[in-house]
Amino acid sequence: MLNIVDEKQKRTKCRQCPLLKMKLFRDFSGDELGFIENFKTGELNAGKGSTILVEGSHSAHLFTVLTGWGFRYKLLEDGRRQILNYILPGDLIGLQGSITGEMEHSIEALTDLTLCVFERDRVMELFRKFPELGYDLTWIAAREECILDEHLLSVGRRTAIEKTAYLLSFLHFRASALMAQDTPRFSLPITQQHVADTLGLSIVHTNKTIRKLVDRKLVKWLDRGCTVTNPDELVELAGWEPETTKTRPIL
Amino acid sequence: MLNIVDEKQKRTKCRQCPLLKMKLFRDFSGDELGFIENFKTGELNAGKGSTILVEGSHSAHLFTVLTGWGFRYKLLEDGRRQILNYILPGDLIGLQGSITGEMEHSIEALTDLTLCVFERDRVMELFRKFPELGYDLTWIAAREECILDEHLLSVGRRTAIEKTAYLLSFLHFRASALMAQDTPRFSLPITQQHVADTLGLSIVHTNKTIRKLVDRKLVKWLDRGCTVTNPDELVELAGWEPETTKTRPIL
DNA sequence: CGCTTACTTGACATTGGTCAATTATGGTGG
DNA sequence: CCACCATAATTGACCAATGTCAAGTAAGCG
Repeated sequence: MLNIVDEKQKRTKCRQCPLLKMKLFRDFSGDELGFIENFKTGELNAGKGSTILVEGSHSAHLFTVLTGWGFRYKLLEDGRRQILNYILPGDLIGLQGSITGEMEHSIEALTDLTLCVFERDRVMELFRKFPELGYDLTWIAAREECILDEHLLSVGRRTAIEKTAYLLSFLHFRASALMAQDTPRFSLPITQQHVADTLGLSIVHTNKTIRKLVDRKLVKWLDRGCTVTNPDELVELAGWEPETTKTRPIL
Repeated sequence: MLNIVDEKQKRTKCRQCPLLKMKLFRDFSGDELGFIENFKTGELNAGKGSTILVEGSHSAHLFTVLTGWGFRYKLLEDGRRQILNYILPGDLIGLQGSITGEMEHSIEALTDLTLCVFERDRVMELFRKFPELGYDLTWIAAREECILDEHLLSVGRRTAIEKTAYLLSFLHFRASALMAQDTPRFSLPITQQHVADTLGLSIVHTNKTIRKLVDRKLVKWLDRGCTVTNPDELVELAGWEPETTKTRPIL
């Protein structure tokens, strides 16, 4: 399921990175792009459903998602699973592992995934040569923290219907920020089991809760995926405020 | 309740920082300490129960806790509260606010608190002049992320008794890492309401759950505070693994 | 065509929540 | 020192949200 592309010629050049063309991400100088291009040692293709990183393992790499969706999760010994966050194009993964050197969570592909691969060893070089990029890394980590804070609020204090509304609108807004303006409808590539494991609910109760949202015409659940039809009302129901940042860094 | 000390002479000098004497934190070069000392613009004393930062406000500062305990939390509109994490001596707060510029959570003092104050404006200067300190900031943010991941697992997937065992042992280990070796027993400065709001439980159920832990002689709850008497069994019950890092950065 | 995965649904069980009353305990003003 | 008050902890009775079990349907895939 995992396939590494090492040959320089086959790889996406950072200077032509399709993500950077989007207004969503900040502009980089030529020098910065040159460094990142050199910092990038390869590309990884992971098939849908494959596990990219495993809790407890050591990884010498950092990754940035180029295309596709995935999620981070932790397991308890008896198999109970908690999904921590979702990863979408532009997201950096593996930073947390820098601390203990050991991964504290696993990562799985929700769709086929393309990842840029970076060497962890050279991160310090990045901080030395390009302080702005170092600052970006801190920014990225702090943003992830904010998202986790909001998830914690949902899981801990929102009711089943509120937390479901929160999660679906959260994913909807994350995804739509990456879409062209005119994309009318798109489907979130998750199952109800993912929703359950993100929100700390059972799958049965998740199903019944989603059904209520469908009855209220806020979402549709078709073809093994979810389409959000009324994001604003969903946000309202959740008592949440979507992120408003214009541009963000990326590695 | 809040009181700022600006006069240079009254402040704790970073070179004599009592925290840095502990084996828990990494060594810094003279240059680094000089920079940090200059970066520090003052000290803030906050009385027990006072609110240091408020969700939605803008703060021009970062803080490091010198002495005392506090906690970060978020509120829903109707007052439901979720405690996100606890802050202890050596912890940095306010990094998250760098992103939107607006605080996404509030901070309250659990005990009287002394904080070192830094100017957020000068963070970029830190990254430029001392890349290692910049790296430390990323490290600190990534560590907070790991902790939040574990909290999310607790709140989402552990049972009431497991999550309570997790929280109390978590706080016990965090606190004991800051104590001298010989400190036999110390008390966590929290109420059962804090435990409830951290774990997403009601206060009544929290009380009954803590009572079970007391009956099993794993903790004591006296004088409005909790003493952990059997941390190992608590960790076992939670199905958790305490942090093992030897030294960490600090700002 | 038959298997597997995902989604549904109803009946019932249980964890954890709500309400309400009670008991410490420490602090404050007289 | 004492009466009074507020906060925190405790407990029992009852209730509601959510979990578990079980069975069934629908769609995708080799």
